[in-house]
Amino acid sequence: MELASTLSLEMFGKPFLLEKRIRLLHAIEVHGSISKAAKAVPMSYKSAWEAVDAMNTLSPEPIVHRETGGREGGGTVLTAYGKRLLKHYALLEEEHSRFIARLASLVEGEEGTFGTIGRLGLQLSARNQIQAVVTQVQQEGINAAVALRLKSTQQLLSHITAEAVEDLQIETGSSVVAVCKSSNVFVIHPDEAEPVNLLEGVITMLEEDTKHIKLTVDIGGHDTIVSVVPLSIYSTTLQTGDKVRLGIKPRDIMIGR
Amino acid sequence: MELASTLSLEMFGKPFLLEKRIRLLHAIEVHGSISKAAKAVPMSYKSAWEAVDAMNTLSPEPIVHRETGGREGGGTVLTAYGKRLLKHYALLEEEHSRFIARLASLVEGEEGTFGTIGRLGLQLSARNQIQAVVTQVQQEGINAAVALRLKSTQQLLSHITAEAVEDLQIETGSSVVAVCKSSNVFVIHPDEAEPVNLLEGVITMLEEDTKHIKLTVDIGGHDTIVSVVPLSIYSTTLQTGDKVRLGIKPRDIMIGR
DNA sequence: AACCCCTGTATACCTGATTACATAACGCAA
DNA sequence: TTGCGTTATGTAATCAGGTATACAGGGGTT
Repeated sequence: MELASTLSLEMFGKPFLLEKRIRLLHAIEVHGSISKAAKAVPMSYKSAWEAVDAMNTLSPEPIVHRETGGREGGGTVLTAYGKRLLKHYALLEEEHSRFIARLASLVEGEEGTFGTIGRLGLQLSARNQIQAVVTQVQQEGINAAVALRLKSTQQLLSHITAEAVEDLQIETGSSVVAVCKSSNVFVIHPDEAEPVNLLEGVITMLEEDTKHIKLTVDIGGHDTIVSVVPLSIYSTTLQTGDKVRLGIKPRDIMIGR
Repeated sequence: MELASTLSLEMFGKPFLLEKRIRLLHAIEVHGSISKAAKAVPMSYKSAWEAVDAMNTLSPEPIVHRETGGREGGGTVLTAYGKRLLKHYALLEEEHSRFIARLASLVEGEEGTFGTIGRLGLQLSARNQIQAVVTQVQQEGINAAVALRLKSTQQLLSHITAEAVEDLQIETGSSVVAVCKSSNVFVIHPDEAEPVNLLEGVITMLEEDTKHIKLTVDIGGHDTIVSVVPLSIYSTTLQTGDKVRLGIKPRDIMIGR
């Protein structure tokens, strides 16, 4: 039993971006004309032209620029807006297919009676969700230690249950997301000894209320970490642009994928 | 710009459960005959019959039981298997539409250029994901305190950033999911004073390795919590069936929806 | 001016899906 | 035996989308 799903955008109740139209736009980008693109998809020129026209008129801004006549008889090219639209659709599509794959894993196997659905696909309050690659997995009875490498090449260690490692099929090389609450990220005083998970970065934003201070830290690789720490003698001296060292306990880092 | 998506199950490459067929099955459950159900959907009797027949033969076990002749001319009723199938489909559908709604919130507003997609829809390593209702939200500068009521009517307090409250649109009455790592759930000694978040329950499973002990605790309302604690004088005396008190620090509870 | 290759339209056709309609077969009740 | 309302089945009509085809228009190039 497989699972199928389609994703499409509509504009005013009318279909706007279907999977086939996306293929057509990509073909236009490559071939530079509607007629060649139509052959490549494949579909008839008429329906291709109608699809392009419909998209262009529905869109607030033209998606393609069309020209008639000339040496080559004219042609059709994507506008910058059109290219951007394609890129964004690809992102949506990727998220969607990831979700469908996840959902499908629930129905496979079981005949008619799907395994219990465990609230998959949560949107989390956690501020820190960082892409990482698993470099090592070490099972230690009930728990497991998972070593992660961030885009900035910095290392992180996460302790989760062995059960979770199995559930998420975490293996060396897996692309995962390290998740942790900002209140579990603490600032390490320069004199202090280094704990297990040490991340170095530069403060890009600083917010303060009567009890806490919120740091936004750029740790390289286009990743930022948010840390909320209680006011202290040290933390109040921090300023935007300062270099800081952040610590996170391995048991406070959970893993998502 | 709206977002549309369909969800369908296929059996051997052939469509098996489409949205329309689900509606048909529901109508059959209500009316007790294909012909009446077809009128209710609405669709022609022939296509309804063919759909039912296709589903029945594709399925490993009949979905409906059909009878011809008799006082009332016969009729069609769902089998227990069929009813189960409907229920499971509803679950899948619910997850799917939740996801689509979330995805849609990203494209709305922005014309063509969707906001950055922040890895929505994570599957988490956290063992504890419990349905809850928000009873109170209290903003305190950078942080916010969110009070939750579980299905078992027990209370939980969560501290997250005010930013997260806004992002997830958490308000009194919101249905959310409390998420926490099992290593952040600790067992409270009977003599100890009660901390903020206290949950009472009964141990249903117990697993032990050389360093840790994993408790699965039924806290009522069909919810279970998993706790992994270091071996200690107290924890080693615990047995399946024992009543225990569990504690979770508010800062260790994150919220998802 | 002739040529080329595309865009822009119109029209007829094909095909698959759905519906409408017609007709058995069925089996219990009156 | 007849009547009833349903399942079961076939056939023709209709509809929607896409395809095939044809052709006018455009504007640099030669």
